[in-house]
Amino acid sequence: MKAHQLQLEEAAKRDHRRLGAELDLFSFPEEIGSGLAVFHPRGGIIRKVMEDYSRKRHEESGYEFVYSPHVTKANLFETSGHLEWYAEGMFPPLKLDEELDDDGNVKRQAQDYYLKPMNCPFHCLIYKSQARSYRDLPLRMFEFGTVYRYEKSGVLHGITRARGFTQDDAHLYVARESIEVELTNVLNFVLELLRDYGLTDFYLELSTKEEGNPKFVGDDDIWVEATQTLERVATNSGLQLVPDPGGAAFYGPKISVQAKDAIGRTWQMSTIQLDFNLPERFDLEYTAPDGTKQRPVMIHRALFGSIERFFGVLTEHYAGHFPPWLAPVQVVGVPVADEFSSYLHGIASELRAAGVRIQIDDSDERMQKKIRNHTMAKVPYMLIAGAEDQSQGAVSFRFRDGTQINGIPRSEAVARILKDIAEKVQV
RNA sequence: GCCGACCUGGCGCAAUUGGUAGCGCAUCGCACUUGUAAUGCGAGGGUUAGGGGUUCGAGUCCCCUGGUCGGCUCCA
Repeated sequence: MKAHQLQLEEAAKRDHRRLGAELDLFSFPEEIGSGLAVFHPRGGIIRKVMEDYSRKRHEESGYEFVYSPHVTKANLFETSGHLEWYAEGMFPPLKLDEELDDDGNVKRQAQDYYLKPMNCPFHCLIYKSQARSYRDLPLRMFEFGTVYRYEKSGVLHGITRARGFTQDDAHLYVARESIEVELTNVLNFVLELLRDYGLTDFYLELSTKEEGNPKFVGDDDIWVEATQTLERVATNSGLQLVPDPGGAAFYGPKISVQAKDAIGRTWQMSTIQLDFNLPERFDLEYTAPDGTKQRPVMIHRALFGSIERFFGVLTEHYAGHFPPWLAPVQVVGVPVADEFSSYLHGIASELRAAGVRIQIDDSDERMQKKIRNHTMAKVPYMLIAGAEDQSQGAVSFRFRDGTQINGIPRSEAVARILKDIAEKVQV
């Protein structure tokens, strides 16, 4: 009971909505609309670093980058089936190019355009843009795709549940026989990347078909095969596997990665979803070695889910104390008095040249006040310099928890900071 | 979306039974030039989410719209 109370208090302190305002990361201006966020410079830099690193890793892992528009004619979502089973989750259509005659009757029917709630149909069109060979597979398309979903007002929750958000979305088109290899790679990739962002405690959930329910598409044999494959891959990962019978989408089974945060809460992070439906609907095929036309299987996967949501989860996981590589301002230099400012600026330019986000607090506040301000801003390192440090060519560290190390030689200080950032460690 | 609560300067809060908005932080200016969580003084900034109504008079009462929060349901 008391523990529960403490847990709630801790959660409230970490609430990303609160920290988002306190740390000036993002906001939801009423003028824009419910569930639609803007990222401020400090949140923007964190997001950029997150995205940059993700892009780099995707590039290294054989993904190709694609881009698709935010709006499309209804036709595309009719083909994909989204308008049939997902329409209430979509923003209502924009009616374009309607023409009326003099009597006000419709002369030319309006064309409906929708904001996209998903990226997959676009990627399928890219797949279809040319004849595909088995040699093209697996084809891995990645996009930071911004989508819009008309979430019910009561479910909106800061940046973790919004109406506009950006998925780190990838679709892999694979031959049926290479599903296992590809899934293994994807799962490893996902886990590795999540660990880089600081989440380390995972378990997996396997969502499977509900027996006897006719809504599921695809032959039984491919379901059985795919489900067994997913299970094998999941088991081989060595992580705990929790069954979720009946939890599969109608178009395929999935594995989801559940991560525990710093205070033990579980968040569903990445999903790896097999899809037998869209390849069918878009009539996707490739030419096999024997010359026959074959249908690829699609793997949907997002490892952040959405960047915004992941951002929110990390904010709460770290309680706003982002590790140096993600922190908006990584280092603040605080001179004991004005005369030591230029000395710190010298160190700053050295760090800045190495890509470090450092500021020198030259304001005329008192030193204690500066320390207070930057502590509350959760800056990972404060470098303080006064007469003693300057005369020794050194600098003093102050960390977020209040601990300090004085008289660190300048070169050592620089090296330490660069190393921490490069290794993505928390301090 | 449903049920309930709430919405006062950038942020956090005050305003007796309805009587014409205050404080702290932040901001700006001046002075202070300081060894590890808040230097002092001064100034500017709100007509109380938006609209309508009741009233001699509304931040305080009623209605509508928007937004927020909690719960339900759902989800990335």
